[in-house]
Amino acid sequence: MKKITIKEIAEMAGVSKATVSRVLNDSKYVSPEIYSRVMKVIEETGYKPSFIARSLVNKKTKVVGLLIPDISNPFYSELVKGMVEVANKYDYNILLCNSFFNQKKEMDFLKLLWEKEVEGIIFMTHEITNKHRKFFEKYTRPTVTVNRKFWGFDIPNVDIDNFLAGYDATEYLVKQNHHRIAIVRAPLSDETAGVERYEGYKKALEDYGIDFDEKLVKEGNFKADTGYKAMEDLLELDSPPTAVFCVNDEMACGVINCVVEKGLKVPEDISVVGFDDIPLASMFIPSITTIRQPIYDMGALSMELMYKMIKGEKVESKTYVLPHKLVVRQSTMKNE
Amino acid sequence: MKKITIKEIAEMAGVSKATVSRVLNDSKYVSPEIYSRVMKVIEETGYKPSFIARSLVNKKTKVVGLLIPDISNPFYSELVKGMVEVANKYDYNILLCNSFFNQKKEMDFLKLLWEKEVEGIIFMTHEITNKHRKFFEKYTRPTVTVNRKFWGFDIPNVDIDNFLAGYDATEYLVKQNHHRIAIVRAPLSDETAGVERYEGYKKALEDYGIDFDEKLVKEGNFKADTGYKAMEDLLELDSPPTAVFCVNDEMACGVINCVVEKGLKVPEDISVVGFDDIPLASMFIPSITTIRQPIYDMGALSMELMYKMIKGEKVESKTYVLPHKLVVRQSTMKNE
DNA sequence: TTGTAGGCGTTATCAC
DNA sequence: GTGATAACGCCTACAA
Repeated sequence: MKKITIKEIAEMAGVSKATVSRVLNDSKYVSPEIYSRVMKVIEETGYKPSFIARSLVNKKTKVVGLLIPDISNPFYSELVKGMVEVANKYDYNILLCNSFFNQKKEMDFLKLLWEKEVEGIIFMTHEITNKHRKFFEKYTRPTVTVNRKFWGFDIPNVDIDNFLAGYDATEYLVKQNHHRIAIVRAPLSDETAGVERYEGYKKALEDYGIDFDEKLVKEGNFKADTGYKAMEDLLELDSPPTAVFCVNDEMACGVINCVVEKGLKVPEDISVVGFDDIPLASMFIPSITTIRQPIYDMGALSMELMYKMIKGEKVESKTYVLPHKLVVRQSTMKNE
Repeated sequence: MKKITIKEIAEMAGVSKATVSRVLNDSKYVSPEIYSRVMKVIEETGYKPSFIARSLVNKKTKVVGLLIPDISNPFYSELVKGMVEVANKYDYNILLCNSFFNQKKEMDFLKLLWEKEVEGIIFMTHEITNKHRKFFEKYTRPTVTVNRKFWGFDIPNVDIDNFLAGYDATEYLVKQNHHRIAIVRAPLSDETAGVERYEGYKKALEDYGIDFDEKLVKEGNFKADTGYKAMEDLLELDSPPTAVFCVNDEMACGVINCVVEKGLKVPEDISVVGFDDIPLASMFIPSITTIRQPIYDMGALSMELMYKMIKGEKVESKTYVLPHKLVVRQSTMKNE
């Protein structure tokens, strides 16, 4: 079953291809009679113009490329949801690339997105490397990052104030009378969850005159089991913490699981604060006190920025900071 | 910065476009000297052939369309992960369409995917309607469904045996000595989670001589709060259930939350079984006994089938049944 | 208002 | 082996 083309429609309607094209594109210069005659044929045949051919002419694929590390991670999937909703609003589609945290794949995908001539790229990576820099020196189409500032490049970024968020979480625990507060952070290669939130944590301790203790700093990779492992270590300390701040909710789950399995209680024995406020956080027992990131909104905003850039509007290449919020639930309480 | 084309490369290398094209496509009919001369120019200029133009001539977009209800739902996002991994293996990309459970959007997306000339469509919908049927009567490119048999059409489907899974979950509870077993199922418009698993539940009761009690049947929409609500109702019964089977894990969470908030315990007072085995199920406290669906594998298989069909290989248009498995955890125990 | 013709960047089919 | 040249399906001056 050969695909119907504009030529056939033209012949069937007894007009030229140009006229059919005009009808298709709602040009004003077509008489009502011809318009309806052509429309009739189009509907009868179920003709659908080829996006490919169109793209070739007008350079608009109506597709934006999305590069993320892991679609099955609830943080990213919520982000993507915000993006697709906005993209749809503007009749854009998303070409999904999942890097699985693999740098080589990331670079391959970037090249691919370029070749496929997406109109722009929204990308998220664990760490920005020189390869990325090299790529984006040549790639001049609209680009937006989320959660990762691309220093030295003309690329807008959508994020929260991670330093302040880390500060807020810690300050809250301090005010709950906790003095030994541990942190489970990401690797330092992660600028936001490894460095900035961590710095906020340290600054809060400092501001409230609490000595920083390196033994209370653990590193995880965002997965629950690394939170669990971190907590195991912390509990073996001579003087274990009374509160733990985790830079994401899944690790907080792991921490709580560990505490409970050791026969202790959350929050009675140990308070736990998470980060992100993924759906899990409120469903968990105990529900988890956490820093809410407006994840959906971040996704939506990044796509709005992308669209503006595609339209040719100027957007500042700064970090667009969205508000975070401490959500107090059952996993924390005042320290006696 | 104008994009470089094959024509420029040809001129710079002092050959014809045809030759450049041959180099690009690894045709054997090019002399080594010319080959390297052309390659040099390509590398120096960073030239990337246009996928669009290519697609126009050879009809291969190397893209498959994916239509799902909600990317932020952990079940779907895991499924998608399986798909992208396989798609990547074959150098295919995924155009992501999120219908938000909206039928009109679904149909719009299907049309769009057709226009964008994706090489195939994998689609998931809550309910297959006549509009879908009408569409797929005309759409002849490869199509695969997941979790939804498209009766009467030549379309393969990937799924588990939902009837048996419902049976297994119920039978397990019966063997744990439970006699009043409630079910929180999906709406009956949902053939798998609303009907088949429910039928399995009923059959198990029947086989073990337990009277079916309509009061113990509740309906939810897969969200935790509907599970919570269902449990509230169940607890108000004169003779409440001692066990609850939920057709997904999130509703099971809601059920457990309700039980706990009413001052009862899981599993001591009430056993709860979920379905899917999303990551949450094992992290939850208590960890949730559930029916594991091989979600990732289902995604992977559906894309493998898609690829075969694209290649022109014949694939049976049957339901490809993957194995499910009861995973016993802490949310269930023997009834005294 | 409508038609003609050229072009978008490739690949494929011929000759040479 | 290599080079013209005609598609691929559509849009858009330019003419009429």
